[in-house]
Amino acid sequence: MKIPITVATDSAEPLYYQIEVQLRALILSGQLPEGTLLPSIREFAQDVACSVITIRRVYQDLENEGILRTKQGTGTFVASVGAGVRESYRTDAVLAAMKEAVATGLRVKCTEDELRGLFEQALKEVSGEA
Amino acid sequence: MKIPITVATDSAEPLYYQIEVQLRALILSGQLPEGTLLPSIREFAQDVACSVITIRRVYQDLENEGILRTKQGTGTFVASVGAGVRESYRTDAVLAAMKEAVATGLRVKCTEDELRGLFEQALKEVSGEA
DNA sequence: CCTACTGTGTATATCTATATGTACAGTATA
DNA sequence: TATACTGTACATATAGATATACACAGTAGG
Repeated sequence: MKIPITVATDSAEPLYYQIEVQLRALILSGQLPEGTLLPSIREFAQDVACSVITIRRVYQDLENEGILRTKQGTGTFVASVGAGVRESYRTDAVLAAMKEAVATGLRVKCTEDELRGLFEQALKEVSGEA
Repeated sequence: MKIPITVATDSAEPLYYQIEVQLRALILSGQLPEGTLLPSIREFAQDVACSVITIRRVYQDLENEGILRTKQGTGTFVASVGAGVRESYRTDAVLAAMKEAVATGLRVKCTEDELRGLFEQALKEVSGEA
């Protein structure tokens, strides 16, 4: 099982964090179905060209979040979470980021309509990149 | 000149960062007009109960951003920037945060309408807090 | 039951961010 | 020009984040 992850070694973002963000997204978007056996930490570490311990940290963090399940000697799997729970996991991060953006706007006295305009602009520009 | 800043010493946010965010917002929203003389670093440090050097860092960071102007022996002032430049300063941070939120959403395969819904929810919840 | 694979725990190196004290230098004005 | 205020430079302490090696422990299958 090869996981499509891309890391930028020159990025300011820490390695473990880049991996977490991408792996989390793969799981929450359903691209890695529940029960999927992930690569062993050693195999994954080979792929990313990093230490085993960095991968271990990723797996452990995501397990603490409840989206992975790990068993010593056997491997690490995508956890089974109810559809409702998964859906809220999926949107929680997005909603939090939205709130942050809105709060930033309110601090500099943006009106609601102004915020809507900025949101639409962001939507257009980010979609365009893809 | 007393600056209305509130810091949470127990917050995970670094002290200098809390001060920067609030001071920047006060300037960009026009609550501190161009030319305003800010408190001396020692006076301000007294207020916040922190080191002079922490305030110095804040002033220096905001000077590098171009919204403060500082002169040794005299003091630190709100810089004069053109209205257009100020307006973009004002919305740049908000737009960047919006893009971040949208990108987070796209990673977990949110549709555009779903993102709009989350934005409106964020707007409602954050406005409600105030 | 042994071998070859899983994950785990401990100890540690390294670097960066945060925050500070103190002595120095420029400026204004009484 | 002396004094009392501005900001500045330098050296440094501390804590936390990031990443690592290596020896240990559980599991499954030939």
